[in-house]
Amino acid sequence: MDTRVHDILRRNQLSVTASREKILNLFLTNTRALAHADIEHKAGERFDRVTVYRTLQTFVEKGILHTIPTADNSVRYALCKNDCFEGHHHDNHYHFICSACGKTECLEEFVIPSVKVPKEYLANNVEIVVNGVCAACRKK
Amino acid sequence: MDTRVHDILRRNQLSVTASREKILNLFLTNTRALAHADIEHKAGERFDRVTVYRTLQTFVEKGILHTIPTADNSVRYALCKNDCFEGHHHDNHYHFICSACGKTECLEEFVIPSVKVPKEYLANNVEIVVNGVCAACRKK
DNA sequence: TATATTTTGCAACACAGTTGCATGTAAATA
DNA sequence: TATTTACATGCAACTGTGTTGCAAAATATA
Repeated sequence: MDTRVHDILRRNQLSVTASREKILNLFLTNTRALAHADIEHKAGERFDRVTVYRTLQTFVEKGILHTIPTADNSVRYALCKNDCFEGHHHDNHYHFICSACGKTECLEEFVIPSVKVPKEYLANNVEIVVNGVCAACRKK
Repeated sequence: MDTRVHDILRRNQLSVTASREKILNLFLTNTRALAHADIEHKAGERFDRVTVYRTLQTFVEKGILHTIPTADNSVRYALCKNDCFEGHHHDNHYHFICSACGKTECLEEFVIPSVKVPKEYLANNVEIVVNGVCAACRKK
């Protein structure tokens, strides 16, 4: 298995186990975000549901992954490319979901626009999800 | 029951039934968005789960309600104040969720900022959810 | 290698959401 | 208003999702 996977786990004070290595490797070898079901039923592998839930939760807590909220009520996960500290994500980017192929991507090259909130309100975090059609699907 | 409720239902070619009247009335008398559970266990009323699901689904299809995606994976519903045609929502606003009291609001007074997508991509719809603390909770 | 700690996987459970179908209710027609 | 038709409701049953407790297994540490 990739030595990079091992490094990431150790850097986050996590024991290196087969499940964690395999799941983390899925994210390193996929550019698109993955849903829980994608991981559980990944070709060739079969993980226990509970292990997948706990592994994803651990990775989010450690700042290795972040979640992407979607309108259809299915949470997807993606690698944090920035430096996220434990429990304090600050991925400064928004997300794109292709309505044709379902691909979910982090748009890291664009800055989150500033949004206004009512007077006396405090805005901590802005989640933006763009729905549309990706380049590959438009050509079909 | 409010005549306004009756009018909205008739305008959308929906039969006027007790459940629809009561559920729609909840939205007219609440400024905040409601989750499925809020409706099912509403004080004094008790609706069948299936009826609530089907009613909410019908209202969304007719453009009476719209859904608000949230990071915690719980869908909330709010009244569409603009003219939404069937299956084609164009509420031009974003949403605010208070992390202290859970209140969910439509921020209709602000315009959605334009966001960029990669070349060749097509953006159809932009969902923005602002997480923070509302004025009432900040004073506590 | 032996021990302490953590992780895993199973079973069981709680809850969310869906479907089919028989019954009840609202709307349309005469 | 009475009757017919179409639609909405509620129940039962089911699937899927996510959680918890606990014993067994694997990992880290000395």
